[in-house]
Amino acid sequence: MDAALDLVAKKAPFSSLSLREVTKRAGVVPTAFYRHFPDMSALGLTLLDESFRTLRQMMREVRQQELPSERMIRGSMDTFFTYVRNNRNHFLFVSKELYGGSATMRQAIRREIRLFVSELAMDMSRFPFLVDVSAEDLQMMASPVVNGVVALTQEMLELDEDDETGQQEMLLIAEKQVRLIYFGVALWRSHPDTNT
Amino acid sequence: MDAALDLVAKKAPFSSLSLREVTKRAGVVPTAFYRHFPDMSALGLTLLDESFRTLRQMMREVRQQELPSERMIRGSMDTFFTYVRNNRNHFLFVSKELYGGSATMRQAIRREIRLFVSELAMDMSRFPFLVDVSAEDLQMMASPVVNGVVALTQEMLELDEDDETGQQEMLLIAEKQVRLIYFGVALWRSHPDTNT
DNA sequence: AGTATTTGTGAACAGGTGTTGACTAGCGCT
DNA sequence: AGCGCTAGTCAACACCTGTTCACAAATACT
Repeated sequence: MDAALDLVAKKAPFSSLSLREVTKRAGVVPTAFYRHFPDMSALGLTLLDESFRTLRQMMREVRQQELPSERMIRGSMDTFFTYVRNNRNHFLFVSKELYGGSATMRQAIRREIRLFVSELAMDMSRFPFLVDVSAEDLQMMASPVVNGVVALTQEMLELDEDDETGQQEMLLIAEKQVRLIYFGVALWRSHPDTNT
Repeated sequence: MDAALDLVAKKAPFSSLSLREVTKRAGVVPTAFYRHFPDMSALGLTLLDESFRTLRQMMREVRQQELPSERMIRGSMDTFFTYVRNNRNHFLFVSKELYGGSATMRQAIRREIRLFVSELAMDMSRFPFLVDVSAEDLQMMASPVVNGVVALTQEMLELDEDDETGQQEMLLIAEKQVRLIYFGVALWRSHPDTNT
């Protein structure tokens, strides 16, 4: 699995990765592959699972701290991005598979993203000034935030691994953009007549 | 080129496409490929150029109509998405290459996207209530809008080609999200002290 | 210590891959 | 009508691909 991630990180997307390449990188004969996975696509799905499982848990823990509204958003974003940095190769893999992978792979990733949107919407529903917004509208407000995070993640992965200043800049921009959306939400609330 | 687009649309990403596959699909012997392109990556770049060239021109024409502010945004989005629908295969290709392609390919696409952001920012600078916002801040306001459009494009491509209602729904949601951001911009303007 | 299960090895297969070189049909152009 | 160029063909090459099977080492378990 590490061999596959390495190859994806510094070469081609997973789909154009051969079984033999992976086994060679792992220092093992090709046939040994079948002792672990029946298929390359099985390897892919396992890699995907590994990428998200611990992340989901971390995000849940952050959320359970029940911080005041704005701090929570900030905290979630921070833990998310440090997680991405610590698991760079996993997310390089995920990023390339989001649109370039097999159908089942793409579905799986998009399900994961939709999950984030839902959970963010739930968090937002506890904000004092959003208590009586419909679930549908909350979902619609949460998704651009998550969109932004996804886009930012992919742009950060495009950066060099140790370009600290570049990454910091990006985080600042991201924060501003999120705040922009929250401003929009606030105004949306105060002028509900224009939202038809 | 049509053969390559076909294969990308209904099968694997471009990177995992073989020269022989493409020529077979084109009804031609493998060696004939070299009469047109020196390389598979050359094919890719040509495909990319073809995807964006006419689009750029169309967008420029829409913009030159000099419509009142909000109408222009709406008009741009409409022409963009109908263009995407009419060139579905091209954008399936672009979508998969954005993160899954070669380094040069990715750079090229991201340059194209940044161009859209800049032009949108320029348009926004003519809005009456945004005349004295810094160019930097305009850029920062335009990018989430473009982000949203890119994300929406990719989600629409995930839909079935003839799922009219689904696509209409998505456009409605997109419009709401864009309006949300514009609300945010307005409020941003009225509370400049919190934007440090 | 001895068995059973897991993990890795080696050789071999049929088929797909990019690229070469010399050769030919089709076309535009004068 | 005939020259010249473009686009296509054919055969061949060395190599990489996924997958099979029977066999050996290593590890876990009692």
